Amino acid sequence: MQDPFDLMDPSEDLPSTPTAPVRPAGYLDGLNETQREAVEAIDGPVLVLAGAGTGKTRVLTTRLAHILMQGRAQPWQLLAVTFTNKAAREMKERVGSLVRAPVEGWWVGTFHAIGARILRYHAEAVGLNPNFTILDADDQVRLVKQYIDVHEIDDKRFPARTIVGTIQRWKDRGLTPDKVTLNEGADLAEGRILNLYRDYQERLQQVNAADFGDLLLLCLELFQKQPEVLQKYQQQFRFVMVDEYQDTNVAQYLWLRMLAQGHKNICCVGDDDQSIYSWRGAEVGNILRFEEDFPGAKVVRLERNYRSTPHILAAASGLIAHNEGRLGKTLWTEENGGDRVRVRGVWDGEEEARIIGDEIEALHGKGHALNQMAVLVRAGFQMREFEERLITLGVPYRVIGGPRFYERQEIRDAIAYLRVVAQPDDDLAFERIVNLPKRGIGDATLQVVHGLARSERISLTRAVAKLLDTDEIRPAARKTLADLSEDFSRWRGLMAMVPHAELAETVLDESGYMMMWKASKAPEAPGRLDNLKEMVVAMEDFDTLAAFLEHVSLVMENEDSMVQDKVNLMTLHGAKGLEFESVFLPGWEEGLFPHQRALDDGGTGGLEEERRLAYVGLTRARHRAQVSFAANRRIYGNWQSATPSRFVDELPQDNIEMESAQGIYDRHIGSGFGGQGEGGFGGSRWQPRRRKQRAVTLEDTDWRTEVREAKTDFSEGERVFHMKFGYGRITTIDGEKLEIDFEKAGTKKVMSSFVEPT
DNA sequence: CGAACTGCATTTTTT
DNA sequence: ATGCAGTTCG
Repeated sequence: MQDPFDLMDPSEDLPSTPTAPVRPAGYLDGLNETQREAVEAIDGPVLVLAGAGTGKTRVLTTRLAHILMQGRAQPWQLLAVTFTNKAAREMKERVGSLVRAPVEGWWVGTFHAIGARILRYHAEAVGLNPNFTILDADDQVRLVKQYIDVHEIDDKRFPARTIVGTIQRWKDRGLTPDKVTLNEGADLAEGRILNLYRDYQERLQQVNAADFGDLLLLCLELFQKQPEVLQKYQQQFRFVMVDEYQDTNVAQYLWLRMLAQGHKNICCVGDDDQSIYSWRGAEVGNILRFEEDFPGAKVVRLERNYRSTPHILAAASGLIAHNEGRLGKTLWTEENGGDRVRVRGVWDGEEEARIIGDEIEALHGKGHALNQMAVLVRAGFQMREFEERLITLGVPYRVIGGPRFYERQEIRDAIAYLRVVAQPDDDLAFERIVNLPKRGIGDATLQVVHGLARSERISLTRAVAKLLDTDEIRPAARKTLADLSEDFSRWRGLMAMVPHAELAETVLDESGYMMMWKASKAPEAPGRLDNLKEMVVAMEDFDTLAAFLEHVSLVMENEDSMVQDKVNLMTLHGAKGLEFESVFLPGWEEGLFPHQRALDDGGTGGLEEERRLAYVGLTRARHRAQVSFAANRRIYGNWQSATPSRFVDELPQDNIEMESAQGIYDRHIGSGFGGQGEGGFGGSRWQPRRRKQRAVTLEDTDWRTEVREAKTDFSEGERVFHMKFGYGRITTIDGEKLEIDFEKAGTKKVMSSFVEPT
């Protein structure tokens, strides 16, 4: 079977380049037969169906090393994409240790990081400068907000957040504004959302920015516009590898397909049973269709599980078997023994937290590391209960998925300053800091700046520059803006002179931002100052300011300090890819898990995704898994009675050990639910919500923003009207700057775009 | 311009 | 219950 000394199959022995190390292929040792099959299937399309705990990462990294060791490609000819930075980092580390070389500068990274890298080389082709800004969620929302009024969209029905989501979903599907079908576009607020999308894209272009979706979408555009560029990459990337393929969205799929089309050496690793991100645009269809998309694909199933005990594995397998439309895998293990999955029915949430807390304490007392225990909840609000209990018990814990360093307000403010320094056209960053600290730049002033920026289609920074020697802005504000402009010019000059960490210090200091927090007597102020210092220190790890900013936009992550021995508290989604000795799965109740919302708007597909989530949860456990449900739970302040999740019933009886208080669980009575007519929580809060939008009204279907074309060809002596200064006669013309003798206001310098002929 | 008030929603989340 | 966002009042 697996002979560790059968190092190389002669039939697979392909000519190696002279530079290939002559070291025996020790890296293949210890792979099982199927893993090895996956590693050695180098040519042509390959789909590796990797069940939970079957050594997926190992296969991926070994395969990469194998290709290199075989001399089939040089490092820069490999493309390996992941979803998260964490996965990318892990891959780099493991490949690095296999080939004993640093994996620096290789094409190993997240879809977005690699997309950005490609775009920076070819930015001009898609209308951007190479130093374009990458927007984050916050910027997106603020940008959309600016257009909600313009398009007369009811922000009650369509909050900015939702619109950003809609645009994102379109982008996930590879849809630029012109590709959104009329039907779909017109459906949303009479097409106004689609119009907003159009403006949004145009604005991004103007401010030289791209959002996350664009990092892929613009690549697609680039490849279409410039086939020779695509061809270059197709030739360069002789081997393409993809992790978590079940999570790819349409845009990513198209992106991969284009890049791999040349040689078709693409290897996708994934598990359809762990697809839990459809709500974020992931298309399970991509993995289900792989063999059609890439004819002649070799499919390798990794089914031997190295993680969990037989009962846990069987329970998870029995559960997931209730799903239809799976590619199907049968996980097995050579391990023996182990306990059954424990299932506990309790009276209420408090008791549930108590029994789990006690169990954690007991295990800890028996010498089990807290690190190796995890409580996996369906939704964030469930965590509080456990936190409280663990605090009471004095058991240290960590919450995974909390707020991140780079999302803190002060860090984002500081970064906004740096963004404006690095990229003057970055309007979103400019807006964020123009009056922070307070400088007396109020709405009125900004209105004027915005007006000019919009009518001239220029950035705010440029608009400000133009307005400085006019009288459009009242003197006090003008002075302030002039000073600020000057500061930025100076800082930009400094950029080439001093190290960027030092530059950051200077900027934060001279802008008064530091002073603002030093003067603040808010209790959190000192912490914020510390964070700012920490950021400056962190900047030293980067070669350039641009590199730091790229890091901040693309690597928004928590540095998980897994070193300390603490119980892990996280959502089921957050647990994907992790494993623990003991796993606690509370809240298995109808309405909560499966979540009512998922059921309402996902239908059967929604239920199946919830079931996959349950499967993911169970398969995180190595030795112990404990599922629990409560008969009563307080949700948003009201007590609701709950019935056990259908998933509890779906666990094979032979693999579980049920212990439930009297009357809380009775599997064999009727439908198995605790006697209420309706499933789910009793209260109306758990009833399906009406989600469909009200019918469209016809009245203002054709409403469009009126874009007033600024008249540019004024002549001296012409009589004009100005919104603020009234009527006057032009005395001097200097490009767009006019000097006008106003009848009431006297002589003023104004911008031509603020003036209309009479 | 900032503090207090009101209404409202409240799954999951990366990049 | 709770927090957040938008609005209104001093």
